[in-house]
Amino acid sequence: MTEILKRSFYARETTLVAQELLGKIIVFQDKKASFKLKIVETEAYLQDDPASHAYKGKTKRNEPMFGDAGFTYVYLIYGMYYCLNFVTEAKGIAGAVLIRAAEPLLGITEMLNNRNISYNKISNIANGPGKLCQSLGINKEYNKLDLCLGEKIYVCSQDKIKNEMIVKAKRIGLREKEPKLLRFYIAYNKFVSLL
DNA sequence: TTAATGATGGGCT
DNA sequence: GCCCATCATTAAA
Repeated sequence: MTEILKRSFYARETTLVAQELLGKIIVFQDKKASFKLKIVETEAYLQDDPASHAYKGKTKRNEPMFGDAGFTYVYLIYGMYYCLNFVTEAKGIAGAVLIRAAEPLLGITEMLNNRNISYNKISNIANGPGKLCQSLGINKEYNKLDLCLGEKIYVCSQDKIKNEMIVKAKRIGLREKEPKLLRFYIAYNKFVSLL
C-alpha cells in the first residue's frame, strides 16, 4: 500500500502538492539511524511569488528549485537552522513545498537526542522547519537529493487527508501585503507548529 | 500569559 | 551592511 511517491506526484501545481503531502510519510535513513515521520504541516512557494527564493531568478543557492521536481532543496536560515523543501512543478517552473512540521513515528529516541529534549516535550520535536531538520540531522549535504530513488530520503503514500481536515492559513515569518493562504496543516494535530 | 531579544552565517545590493 | 521561509531564553505584565 505504501509506495514511494514518483516524480509525477511532485511535478504538479505546488499548492496541490503541498496539500497532498499532508499525511504522507517521510522516510529518512542515515548511517546511524532510520526515521519515519508523518507530514502534518507544509507551505507552498510559487512561481512569481515575492516570498520565494526563486523570485529574483536562478542563483547558486536556489538552483534546485529550477531543476526537476522530486528533489530536495535544503538551505541555511538565520545562520543556525536548516529548512527542508521538496521541489515541485514541471522543469523550468520554480516551485517548492516547505516541510514545516511532522509527527514522529520511528526513531523517536534518536530524534529527541538530536534535539536535546526529553519525552515530556515530545510535541516540540519537529513542530517547525528548523526543529524538523535538527531532529533528523539534516544539513546542506542533504540538498538536491533525488526523492524518487528510495535511498537516503523519500516519501511514501499513505491515507489521503480529507479536505475538511486541512486548515489553510497565512505563511509564517513573511511580510506580505496581501497574504495568501499557502500554509496547510492537519486540524487538531498536536505536532503542528503554533501561531 | 505574551513580548522582546540574542545567537549566528550565507546571500544579495 | 542589511536581510532573512527560526528558535530558545529571558523579561514583562
